[in-house]
Amino acid sequence: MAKASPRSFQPLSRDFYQRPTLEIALDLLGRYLIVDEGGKPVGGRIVEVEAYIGEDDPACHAHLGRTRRNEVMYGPPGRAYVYFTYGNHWMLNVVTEREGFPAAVLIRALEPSLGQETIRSRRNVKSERDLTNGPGKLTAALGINGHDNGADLRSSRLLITREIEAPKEIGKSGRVGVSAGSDLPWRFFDSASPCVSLYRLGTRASRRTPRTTQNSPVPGVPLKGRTGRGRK
DNA sequence: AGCATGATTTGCT
DNA sequence: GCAAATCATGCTC
Repeated sequence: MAKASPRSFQPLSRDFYQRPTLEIALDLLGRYLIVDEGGKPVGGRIVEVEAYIGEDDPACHAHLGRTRRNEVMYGPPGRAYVYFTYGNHWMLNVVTEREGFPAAVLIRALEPSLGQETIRSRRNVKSERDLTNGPGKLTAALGINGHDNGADLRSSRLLITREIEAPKEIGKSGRVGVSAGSDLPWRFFDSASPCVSLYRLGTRASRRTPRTTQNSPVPGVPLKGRTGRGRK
């Protein structure tokens, strides 16, 4: 995965994105998310994603219908849905399914493989794994923000490659930060990657040695309450 | 290692 | 106002 120019990377076809969201989520693991920064590729291998599917999904931004904020999700597949949250974080999603049906895959973590000097200059952390192991971290590292909202992943500075280094084992769990007590297991990650996000995984998952073997890193622990600022 | 907090947008109540 | 698909920091044990 050492290529000189972003031009040498092939974008995924439009048909790739016009499929069931869960299928796409799994198929995105191991591919490379790349930002073309004036001819230089900055990005990395996708190792963690979450699916948000339709107005019936209570955790999906579209669950209460179309608004100015979420309208990109209602548009054609293969575009970036980028939104701002928690006061200072941008989240990158890939729009899926047919036009008119709001669904997307949130990119939650990368292995920072390209343009690491640029990434490091934007991230004030020491260890490599902390550079892009969270949805807000990776947008900061890659310089992705609201200007990229609606960008076509086939004809803008943003790209996801056909090239894939598929994970050997895919872990599944409930989605992070989704407050419903019984959330759908729509978070997927490369079990062997050290760069999977560890945010709020409770007391059992150590930040130094992420759970790399089996499925859910949070077995039986409801992902409830306590999102955002700690209340009380 | 665990918990609280500040950053301060968007959209619903 | 409040909660949300969050993160870095700082305090406490």
